Amino acid sequence: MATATEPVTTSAAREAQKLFFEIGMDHRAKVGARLVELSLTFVQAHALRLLDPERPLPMSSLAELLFCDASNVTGIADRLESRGLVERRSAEGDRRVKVLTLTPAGVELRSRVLEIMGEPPEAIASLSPADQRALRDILRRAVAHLRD
Amino acid sequence: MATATEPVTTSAAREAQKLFFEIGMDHRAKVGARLVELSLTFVQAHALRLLDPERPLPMSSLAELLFCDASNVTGIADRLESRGLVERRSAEGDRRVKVLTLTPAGVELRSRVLEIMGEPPEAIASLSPADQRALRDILRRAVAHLRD
DNA sequence: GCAGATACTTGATCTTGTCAAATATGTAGG
DNA sequence: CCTACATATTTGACAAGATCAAGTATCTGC
Repeated sequence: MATATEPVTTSAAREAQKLFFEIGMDHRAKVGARLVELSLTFVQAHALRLLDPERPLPMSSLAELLFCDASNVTGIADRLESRGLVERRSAEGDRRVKVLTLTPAGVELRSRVLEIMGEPPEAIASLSPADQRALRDILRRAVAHLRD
Repeated sequence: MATATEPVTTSAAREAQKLFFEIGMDHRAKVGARLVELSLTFVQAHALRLLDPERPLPMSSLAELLFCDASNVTGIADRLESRGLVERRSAEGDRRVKVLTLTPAGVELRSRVLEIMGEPPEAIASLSPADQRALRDILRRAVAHLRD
């Protein structure tokens, strides 16, 4: 890690983390409730979100993005495929690799998922516009550190 | 909801949400990995966290805090109880109610869970102290709105 | 062409989650 | 007191998500 400043766990960071977690859990529950209407689980919705129609993903890449075992992705893909949302296509050049591609129905449903999951949690939505921008800027910096 | 300003979903809020989600997912995976060392699942750890040794909770209250069905809590409590981390005690005054109480082993393990889950995600930890404080302050306001 | 690596699938097993039905207990009215 | 209804938890059935170990297909390098 080539961070110029050594990360220090301040009490502000710990409190921020606690609040962060609380907002996240609350939001996850609310998102889950709306996803039920699409007959999607949270994981399925997250997978759809990751499957950009422009850039289909090998199953192994999806496993990495989901932080889970490849064998788990088999089941998730099975269920999405059985609903006609994705297709498995053998990658050209390497027939071991199965590339997951959204079907038209998948693209359509994904856009609704993006709508639901992109909606900010109530806690964030109710901040003043200035706070929202400040929050965005801080989080941009936070994520930038992640990708160093 | 007695908010003076009507919540508006600005593009800043949506981008903040996206970053927020990304940090949260990353953190959850990392926390999960550390919890494996304690032989705890994320849900079990979260439940332990909610069980303040000072204020034992009826199972129904825990179900609410976990945003899940009461019957689910039965299983979670079973597994924690079988490891000697919690006890079910009938509430005085209403024998239908079972109050979950941490055992000494539960108290001990809970403190390690608090340590692990209270640790801020790398993304937050690597922010400057000023950003950490600013983030904490904004999130405080966000959560305050939630509880109006 | 063979040995070993890689991508995915399969089968076993566990935890989480939901629902409907059962049990036990509490409360209100008659 | 007894009945009817409400509430807290449990049980059983079942599906999804997760991990692990073993199997199959395909690739790559010697």
